[in-house]
Amino acid sequence: MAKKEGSFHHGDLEWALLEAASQLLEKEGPSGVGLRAAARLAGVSHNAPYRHFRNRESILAALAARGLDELGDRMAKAARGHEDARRALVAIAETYVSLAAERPHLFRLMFGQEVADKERYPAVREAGLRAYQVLVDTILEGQRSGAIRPGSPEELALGHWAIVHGVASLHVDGRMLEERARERGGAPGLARLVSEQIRLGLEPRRI
Amino acid sequence: MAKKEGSFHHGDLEWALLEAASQLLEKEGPSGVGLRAAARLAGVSHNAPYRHFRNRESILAALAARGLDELGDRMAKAARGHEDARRALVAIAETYVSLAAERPHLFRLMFGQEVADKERYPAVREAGLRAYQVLVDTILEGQRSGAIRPGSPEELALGHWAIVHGVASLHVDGRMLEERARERGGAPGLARLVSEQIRLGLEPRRI
DNA sequence: GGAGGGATGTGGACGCTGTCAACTTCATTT
DNA sequence: AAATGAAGTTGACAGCGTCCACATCCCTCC
Repeated sequence: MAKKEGSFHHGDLEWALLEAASQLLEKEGPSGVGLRAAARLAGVSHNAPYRHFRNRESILAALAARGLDELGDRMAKAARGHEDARRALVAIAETYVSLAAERPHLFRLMFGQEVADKERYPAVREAGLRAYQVLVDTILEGQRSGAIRPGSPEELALGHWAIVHGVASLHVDGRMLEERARERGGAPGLARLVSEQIRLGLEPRRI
Repeated sequence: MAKKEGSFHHGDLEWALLEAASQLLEKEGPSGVGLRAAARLAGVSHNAPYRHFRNRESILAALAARGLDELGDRMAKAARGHEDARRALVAIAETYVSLAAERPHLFRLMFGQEVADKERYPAVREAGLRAYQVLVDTILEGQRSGAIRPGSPEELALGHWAIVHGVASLHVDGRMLEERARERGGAPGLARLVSEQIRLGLEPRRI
């Protein structure tokens, strides 16, 4: 009854293709992810992937969904490690930036426009919502315990995500800035600069 | 003596190719920018571009350099419009985010990894430095007039750029967030959320 | 238990792309 | 006026995504 995922001609070729595509993504970036290349890595003919993915964009979308799934998992795990909701939010942020730093290509794929109209891929959409929900839940719990101010949790979550995503993008795009940023401490240094800047910019006594 | 830029077989084909590539970039994204497609648009044979660009990456780099040039120009113009250095910085930030919002593909090209090792393209490097220098100069002037606190202008500029770039990336990547962010006011709404979040996060009286 | 039938994988083809090499055309220099 | 070298053309090759026709294998249903 339940779809037997393994054991056919190849035995879960879809998984093998995704694994191959993932390798390609890490090694050569999004432009290196191709149906033929993935098929070659998986040891099947150049047309086999079409039984599992409608087209090239579709396999990229699957990779993005996978990435968002992992992001959500990591965020949830990070959040569970802390009782204090605000600390949990910080842990979530670290997780987010870490993933972006470790796998910049994947990060770009998840949020970039390599795959246009992601909303049309339910897996991507749902994985994104799931990750987002981790934030909302954490904030809700913080509000319950009084650690986080009242207000629309959705809006608080969006604002929080926005900041975190900004910092993560910053790090991923760092090459252009990094030339100067590197010797100032890399990613943590950048984070320090940003927060410093925010602090200074918001101090009550200006000029 | 001076290189006559126009009038040959075609008359400044390099410019025409860049113009064509620019159109392609806006219309179809980075993956739509091809040497053959650009040649077709410019009305020359498929191999003519190789007299002006070493390879595909090279024309993408030229586009990125062009974009950074325009960014620098716009930033300088925005800065010149304000006497107060801090207002000038705000104007620069608005300019930056505006360009990102108007031409997201170009923005990605400038800072993304579509063209790897941008440092190897002097035009890109120099255009980037020039734009960065606008920031540094504005901050220097602000320090001279006392409007901006003392400290390494380079470091202040980097921190400022970092924040602005984060917000711009956020907007460009908005599709994933926009689903929720759109009805909350789009780009300005996002900016409001971010600044609100920062303000709340930094208020002296927390819990 | 044997015959479909649908899912899965193969092979070939087409037009697109980037890139190389050889050739032609033309402005400038001598 | 001849030579030189840059600018553009033509032809070719491999790789890509995608479509189509065919082969193969497992499951199901009579």
